[in-house]
Amino acid sequence: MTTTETPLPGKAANFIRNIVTDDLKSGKHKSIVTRFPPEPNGYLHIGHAKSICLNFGLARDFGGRCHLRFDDTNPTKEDIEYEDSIKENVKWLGFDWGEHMYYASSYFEQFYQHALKLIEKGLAYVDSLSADEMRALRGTLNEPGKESPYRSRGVDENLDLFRRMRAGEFEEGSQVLRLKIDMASPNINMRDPVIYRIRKVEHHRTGDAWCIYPMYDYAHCISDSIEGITHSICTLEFEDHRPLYDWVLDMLEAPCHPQQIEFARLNLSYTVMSKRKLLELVQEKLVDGWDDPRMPTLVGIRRRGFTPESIRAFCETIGVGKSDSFIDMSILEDAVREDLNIRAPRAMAVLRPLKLVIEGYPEGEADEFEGANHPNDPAMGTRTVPFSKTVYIERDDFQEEPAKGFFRLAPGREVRLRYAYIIRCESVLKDASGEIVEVRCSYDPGSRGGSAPDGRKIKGTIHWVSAEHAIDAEVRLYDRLFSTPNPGGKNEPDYRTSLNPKSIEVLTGCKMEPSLAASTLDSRYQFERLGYFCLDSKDSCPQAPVFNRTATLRDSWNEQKR
RNA sequence: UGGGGUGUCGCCAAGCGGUAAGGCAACGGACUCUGACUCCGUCAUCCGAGGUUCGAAUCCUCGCACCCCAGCCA
Repeated sequence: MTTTETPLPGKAANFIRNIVTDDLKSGKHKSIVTRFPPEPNGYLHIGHAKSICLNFGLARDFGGRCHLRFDDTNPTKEDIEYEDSIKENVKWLGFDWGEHMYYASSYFEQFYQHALKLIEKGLAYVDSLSADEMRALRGTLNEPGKESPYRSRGVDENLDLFRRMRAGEFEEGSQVLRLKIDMASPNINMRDPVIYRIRKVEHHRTGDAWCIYPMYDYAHCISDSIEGITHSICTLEFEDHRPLYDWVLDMLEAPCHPQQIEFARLNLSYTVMSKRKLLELVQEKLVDGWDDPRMPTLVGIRRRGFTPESIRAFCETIGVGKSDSFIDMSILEDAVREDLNIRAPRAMAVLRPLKLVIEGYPEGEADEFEGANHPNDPAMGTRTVPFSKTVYIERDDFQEEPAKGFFRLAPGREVRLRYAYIIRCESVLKDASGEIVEVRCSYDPGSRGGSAPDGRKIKGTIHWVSAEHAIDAEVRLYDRLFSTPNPGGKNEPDYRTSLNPKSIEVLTGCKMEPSLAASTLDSRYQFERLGYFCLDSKDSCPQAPVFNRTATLRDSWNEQKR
């Protein structure tokens, strides 16, 4: 058929891909260069993953390259601790910046020289107004600003002042370098923006070499230009900054003038994404740290058991656009399920054990069954599952008075123990309080392995674990961190009040089939009929395994009940 | 009331004047030793009102709604 219209079959089209495709086709660029420019002042979250996948994905798909650049222009907020985590996260997601690791702070001298040039051209001046005074003159959204009395300083005076700023002769806040653009501009970013401020603090990379630091608007475009970035992709709130981005590069007559393109940041329901709120959750101990499995941080999601593949798939399916969007958490959850369904071996684990004794089954005798590691993928092999007279089943799989539509175990009813036998409930034992503590069943010896000798249909199949062979484990069930779709949104004065009290449930004394003893930190399992689980990377140890539930299985029975 | 954006199915999202892709969800059905998976099938006339055109989600006009901007943060 045709042709070059869709250069990347299988990849969803989006407006940025279209721009890149056009630029390549028209010859504007012969290859592309993008960049992911985090500020090292916090941990990466799923929203950053969208940007990482976009930038690195573009480079990968179009045969270009993507730089990792730390936007470290504000030493008062940044820390090396974050850099390590960010690098680690990008790698974990499956991307590689190769040799292209950069720091805005490496360009400090160039920024400075460029500033000197702007001053010489009469395009920048040192302002001695205080922050408050400057704000007062900035005007409002509706009224133009007024020019600073220092705006007309001569070039030589500005040069001198700026050099002395660098030399540390002034106090923090006393002087600032501003661009001379237009105090009456309807775009507030163009009302003589500040491009340098004095900060007498150590920078984690440049130490005390500088006491003046460039602002984002000034540093970012020049950094992009220095690195030969072709497409500088950022989020919507920088749209208003684009005229400034272009202004600086135009005035500097930069040989390379990247195109800034803005896209809508990711919003995910039932969680929060702002660095401030995430930080508060950690500091106020509302969660267990940045890597709490309920957090939308990459370290949290990873500990929860999400795979990089699933995150990439998620980012691919949500698409890229310019309209403010709100992605439902279920889309993310669905992405892991889709991935783990294919690769996670199956196993049986009983979370809320109910003792089941098989009457007539020889005491002290053990048997073994073959269980498929994956029902649809024979290549994943089998494992042996030990069986004995007493097993544990899920409490949920037994109802003394079965609800309508319930087709698991109940008095007088037959059910299949997966891979083992068809059993029938004969009686139940209760404790003094009336709680069922044991179920007694008969079994059909002819159904060994699980299939009915007479071909009768057994509607229910339940999972189980042999009591004498079981290993004990702790299991942590996670649910959404917040109970409302948009925590802190309308009618919610504080997002904290929307925290979901049931976002974590810790179960101890869970019973696992013995093969699970071989789990390693990178193992993923589907506990049949329950969901996907993995060992907790922080708290699990061989003597006392701890499993995290990554996601539940879809459960139409549960939905039916609602 | 200034400026910059956005508005296509419940949630995302293609579409770029030629007669509304896809994903998720939902619903119906098949299959099933996981009420899972898989598989079939159903599911929009494009914020509103005018206009241009043989023909408009796509062009024009006028509205409406929502988001962002007044850090010496990014």
